[in-house]
Amino acid sequence: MQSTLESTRVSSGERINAGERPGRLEAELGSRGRRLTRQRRVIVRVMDTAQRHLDIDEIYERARKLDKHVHRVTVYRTVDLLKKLGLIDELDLLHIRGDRHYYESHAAREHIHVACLRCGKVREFESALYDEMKRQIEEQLDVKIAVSRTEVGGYCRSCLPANQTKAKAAH
Amino acid sequence: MQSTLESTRVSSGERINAGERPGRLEAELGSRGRRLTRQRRVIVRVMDTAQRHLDIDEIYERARKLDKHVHRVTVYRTVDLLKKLGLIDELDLLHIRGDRHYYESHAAREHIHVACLRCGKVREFESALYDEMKRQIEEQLDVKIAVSRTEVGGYCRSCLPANQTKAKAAH
DNA sequence: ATAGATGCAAATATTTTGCCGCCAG
DNA sequence: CTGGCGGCAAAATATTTGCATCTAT
Repeated sequence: MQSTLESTRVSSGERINAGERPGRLEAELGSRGRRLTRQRRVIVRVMDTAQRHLDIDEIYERARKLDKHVHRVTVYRTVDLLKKLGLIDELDLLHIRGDRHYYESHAAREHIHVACLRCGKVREFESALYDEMKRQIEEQLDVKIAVSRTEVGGYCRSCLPANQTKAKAAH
Repeated sequence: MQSTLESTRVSSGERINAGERPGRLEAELGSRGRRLTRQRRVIVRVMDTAQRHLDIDEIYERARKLDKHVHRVTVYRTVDLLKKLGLIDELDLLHIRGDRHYYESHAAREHIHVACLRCGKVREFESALYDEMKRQIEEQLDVKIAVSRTEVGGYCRSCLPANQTKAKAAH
C-alpha cells in the first residue's frame, strides 16, 4: 500500500468534470422514476452545465433566464430531491462567502475544494492520498464511507503578498 | 516523502482534545486584549469543556444553566469573535443533523470528522496522510493553506446491518 | 385518471443590526 | 472614565409548509 503520489491530478479550470456529462441529472431522474417536469428539466440543465459552484439564488436566477416558469420554491425542492437521491453534493466552501450552500453535480471522482480566503477563487484537486486516507479510515474506524467532503482555505500565489497588509487582521 | 501510515492516531472518545486545555479560550481572549466579561467567561467555559460539538442553541442552553445573564445574541457575537480570531472551528457535519453549525475549540492538531449517517455519532480521526496531502496541495497549487476541514459520512459497524433495511431509501 | 409537482402566500427558522445603558480595564 | 459590550426588539435572511391547482405518465 505505497503512496501513489504520481497519480495526483490537478484541475486547470474551475470545475474538473463540469459539463463532462451533460444531461446526466435529467437521465438519472428519469431512470429513477421521477417526473421530468418542465421546471426540473431547466433546473438540472443549469446545474449540469454550470462551470462553477452555484448557490440556490444563482441556480434560481439562471433558471429564470431560461424559463420564467420556475419558482424559487421549486428550486429548493428540486435541489433537495437531488440531494436526497445523492446526485449532487452540497458544499459551503468554509463559509468564506457567507453561510450559503453551494451545489455541484456529483463528480466522477471525489475531489477537494481549495478556496482562496482573499480572492475567493475556488480550485479543485484530486489526490490519490485522499483516496488512500479514506481507505485507512474505513479500516481503522470500521466504517463504510458513503460520502466525504474536504474544503481547504488558504492564500493563492497572487494573494499572498497582499496578505501581509490586508489579511484577516482578526477584526 | 514516504507515506507515514504508522503515525496515524485514532481517537477513542468523542473529542480528541476535549478538556485538554481548560481555560484556553479565556486565556487567549485575555492575551489578545479582549474584555473578559461575565458572559464571555461563561460561554468560553462551555466551549472549552464540551465533550462533543455544540451548535449555537446548545451553547446557549448550557451557558444559561451556568448563568441566566447570557443572552442568545451574545452567544452569536462571542462565537463570531472566536471565529474571527481563529480560536474555534466551525463545522456542519455534512448537514446530517440539519443546516446548523457546530463549533469546537481548535484542536492541537487538525483532524477529520467521521459521522455515521444513521446514528449520527461523530468520531475524530488524525492521519499523517492528511497532513501529507495538504503539503501536496500547497506545493502543486502554489497556495499557503490556513485552514482545512474534512467531514466524512458513512455507516459504523453497528449501523451497517440495519442499513440494508432502513437506510436512505432515496425518499 | 391520478399520484406527484408546482405556485403562491404565509409560517418558521436563523442570524444580524440599531440603539441605549452598563461595566471591565 | 470611557470605549467596548451586552440586552432588547426589530429587521433581514433563509428555508419550509399548507393547500389549491396543474400535469406527466
